[in-house]
Amino acid sequence: MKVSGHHRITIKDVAAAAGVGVATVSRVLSGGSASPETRERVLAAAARLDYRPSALGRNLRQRRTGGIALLVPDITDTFYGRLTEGVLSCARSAGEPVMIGATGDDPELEAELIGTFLEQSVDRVIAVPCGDADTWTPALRAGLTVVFAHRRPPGRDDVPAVLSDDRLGVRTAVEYLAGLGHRRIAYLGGPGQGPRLRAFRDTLAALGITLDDELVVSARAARDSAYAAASGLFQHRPDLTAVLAGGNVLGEAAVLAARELDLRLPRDVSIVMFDDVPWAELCSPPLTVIAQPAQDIGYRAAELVMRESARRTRDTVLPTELLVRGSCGPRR
Amino acid sequence: MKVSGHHRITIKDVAAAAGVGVATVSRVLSGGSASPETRERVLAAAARLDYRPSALGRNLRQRRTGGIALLVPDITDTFYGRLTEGVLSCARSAGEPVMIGATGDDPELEAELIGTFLEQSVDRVIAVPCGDADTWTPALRAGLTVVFAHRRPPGRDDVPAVLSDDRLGVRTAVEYLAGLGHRRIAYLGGPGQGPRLRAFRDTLAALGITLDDELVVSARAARDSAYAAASGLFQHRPDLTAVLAGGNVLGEAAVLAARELDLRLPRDVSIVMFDDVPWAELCSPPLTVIAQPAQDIGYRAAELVMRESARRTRDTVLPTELLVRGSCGPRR
DNA sequence: ATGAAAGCGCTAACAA
DNA sequence: TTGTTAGCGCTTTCAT
Repeated sequence: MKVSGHHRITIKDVAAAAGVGVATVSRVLSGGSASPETRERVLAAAARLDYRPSALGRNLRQRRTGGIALLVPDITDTFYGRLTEGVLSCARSAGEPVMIGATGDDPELEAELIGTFLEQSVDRVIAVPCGDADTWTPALRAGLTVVFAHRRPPGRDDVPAVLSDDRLGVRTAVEYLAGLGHRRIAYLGGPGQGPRLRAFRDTLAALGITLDDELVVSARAARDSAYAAASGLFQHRPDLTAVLAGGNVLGEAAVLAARELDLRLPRDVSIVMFDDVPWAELCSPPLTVIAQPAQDIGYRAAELVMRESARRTRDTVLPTELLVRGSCGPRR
Repeated sequence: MKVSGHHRITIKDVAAAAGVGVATVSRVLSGGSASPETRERVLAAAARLDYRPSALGRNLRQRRTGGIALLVPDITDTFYGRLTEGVLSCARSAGEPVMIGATGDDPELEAELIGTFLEQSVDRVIAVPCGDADTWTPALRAGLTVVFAHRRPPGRDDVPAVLSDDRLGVRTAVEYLAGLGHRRIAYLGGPGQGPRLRAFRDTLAALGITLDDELVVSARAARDSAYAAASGLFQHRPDLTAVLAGGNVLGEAAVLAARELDLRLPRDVSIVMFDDVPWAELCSPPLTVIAQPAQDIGYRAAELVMRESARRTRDTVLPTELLVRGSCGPRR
């Protein structure tokens, strides 16, 4: 067999080898109509030459890149790692390549990355968004199919989202804590947690507990910011008896800060954390958590974005589950 | 300003608006020579029309996709999460898009993903490889620039790699353990850890400790496989007094298995884990680890793969560090 | 059922 | 310095 130096095999080569026109090769390879005999010849030639159609040519012709783009705040956070795994596994079964970007929960960076995607003519994106509704206008106007995962910018109801049931998750956790006798319950949140916060307030109200604004703090995405917020909370309000952490990074910070201040779990303070992670069981005491189906969120979002129907779909809300382990106890 | 319906602005539009030829626009936008006056006009027109060059056209013309492809075993593992973050941050500063794939440490899947990349005419890939040397032959023959990260397939010395200093890391850990009086030290490894294993054997030999083959076990990538291996090890050889875990998933499994069998740390068994993760401090006792610069590995690999000189470069070996915390004690 | 030919948006020769 | 032109590899009319 003759192997030429560094010449990429194109559809022309296959056409020549099979003694047909390029159009026929294209048709056969994309399942169009052709006589069985011709099809046979083309397939044989393609196989013999080890032909791989160039996505470049196809994409340019069709004015779109296949594949899907994924935007997450922080790939270092295992929650987003699992979400990403879900997207990848769905994309893989469809043979679609995945482009990834980390926004660091910075709207400007997000906008920039969207720009990169536009430049690449990506036409499908899954995003855990951090910018406001307007950030997404250019992408939408350019005709992108977008699906939000995990959260959505307020006011962008024209884009479908795959979410976990934050409302019920928060409510379950707070009711559990209240059932243990806690009244001064803090919420330690991160960026873009409007819905959870609202659920927190609403649940408190429903239970007849007055909201204490000082017990609601919000950190930026980074680990040190989370630690600072948690530590500040404990020091500023030593009277609190329970905290609900809005994510695994925040939960980790809370445990660390509590330990640093010699607060014992669950004697001095009870902690419930959003997101079940492997180390929650290794912690001592093991952490009580609200499990979220991170991987499923990613998988569903990918399914959705690959369907043509994506543009007009209702949100998908996935259930959460309270896993009671050892980090909560009765009010001291 | 007139905004046309859904027509993508092309270089032609800009050329017309500026009253110049398309080549001139191309030159100006890619920093070629042009009279200041012309340049001005072109830039103005481009800005006014909000022109974004299509990567599709450029890529086809240049027969290559910009951007870099990344292959990791498991994006759910925080080690690879951090490595990925390193790659992303370097790529971001160069404005390069990143394509990602998860191999699950399955050589077949790896080969398939390489195929996808080839189809996309990707020309740079960073990989934590799991296949053998031959898996990479097609990619190399196609002219891809590849850089290995974290490990390399035996026999593929023609591809540069960015590694952590496994040899010294293992040695430091084993010597530390031996210094504590341990003699029956187990190694709990994962896929592709040949060099670490060799270092383990060599260090034992240097210390005059006879290697006990039963104390060297190897798990597949998945968490349950790691747990099974760890649990089996403890049950099969209750006489072991220390274990070196070859990664955070394996370490987690070891801690879990030990706890399940009522082995106390560090009284009954000492554990050192490769890879420092946030939860290592939350564990009780806090885990003694060998820290690896995961993010740096990713960043360096990205730098390397973007340089033209990548093809002929020596390996980069980054230092590890033994962080002594509380999971190791004197031999019981 | 098949082939010829026209581009998709861009860059790089080559001319002027 | 600038414009004209020829493709990059593919899909898709439009004839045949």
